[in-house]
Amino acid sequence: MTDATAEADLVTVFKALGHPTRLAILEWLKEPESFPPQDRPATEVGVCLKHIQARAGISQSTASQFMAILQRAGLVTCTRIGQWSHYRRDEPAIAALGEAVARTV
Amino acid sequence: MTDATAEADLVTVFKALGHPTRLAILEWLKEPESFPPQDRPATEVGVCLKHIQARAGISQSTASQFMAILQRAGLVTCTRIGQWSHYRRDEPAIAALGEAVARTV
DNA sequence: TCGCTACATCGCAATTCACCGATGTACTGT
DNA sequence: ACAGTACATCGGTGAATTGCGATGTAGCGA
Repeated sequence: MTDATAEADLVTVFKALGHPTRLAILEWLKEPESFPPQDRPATEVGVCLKHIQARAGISQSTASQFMAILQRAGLVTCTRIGQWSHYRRDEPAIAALGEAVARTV
Repeated sequence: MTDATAEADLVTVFKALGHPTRLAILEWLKEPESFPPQDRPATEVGVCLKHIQARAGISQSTASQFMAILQRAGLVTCTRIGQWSHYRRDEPAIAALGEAVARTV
């Protein structure tokens, strides 16, 4: 079955979304401009980790691994510029996921 | 916000699907006729728990609580007839979920 | 009534997850 | 070179999940 890997990926995605804070972060990233200003505009490069951490009210280490989980699930991408890691939604991947959900689930 | 409950529900759904066996079960239930025959046809009343348990290769207690989790997430319904509990997909709820996923995620 | 089957629930060990502080790495301004 | 910031990763602790056998409940047939 070539679906075996696809199914495992789906499980990874569902696990990533099965946490209230991570789900909220993914929705927040729909409006990058709602975050505090940064040197590089969030609408272009993504939102700085510090801002996500601040809004979620979690520690820096937790924020970092939350974003790593979302990234491994293919829901966000990370753009490192200087000392900042910027995160934004991977819209093509999310759309593909929506298709996969509609197809298999 | 009325979204608060909706979001919590979404998390519950994602948690339920964030397990390979439970996700597989939900897909198996798309073809009830692929299960062994029962006194009442599976296409009408749903699939008997024993058949799900057998295909998944898990214990009876695990099968029972897996289905309870899927049921609490609103993904399946249970129809008890005599001594058998029949499970089938709650298609309207799943379709609504698909909408919610497309909207929020 | 008695024994059997199907199922739910309980109680428990093992594994995984959540979350944090501490530490390590890399970049920035002085 | 040095201090400070941003971030990733490590190590540990407590909470939740997994999965099972054992027990409880209800329907069914003899």
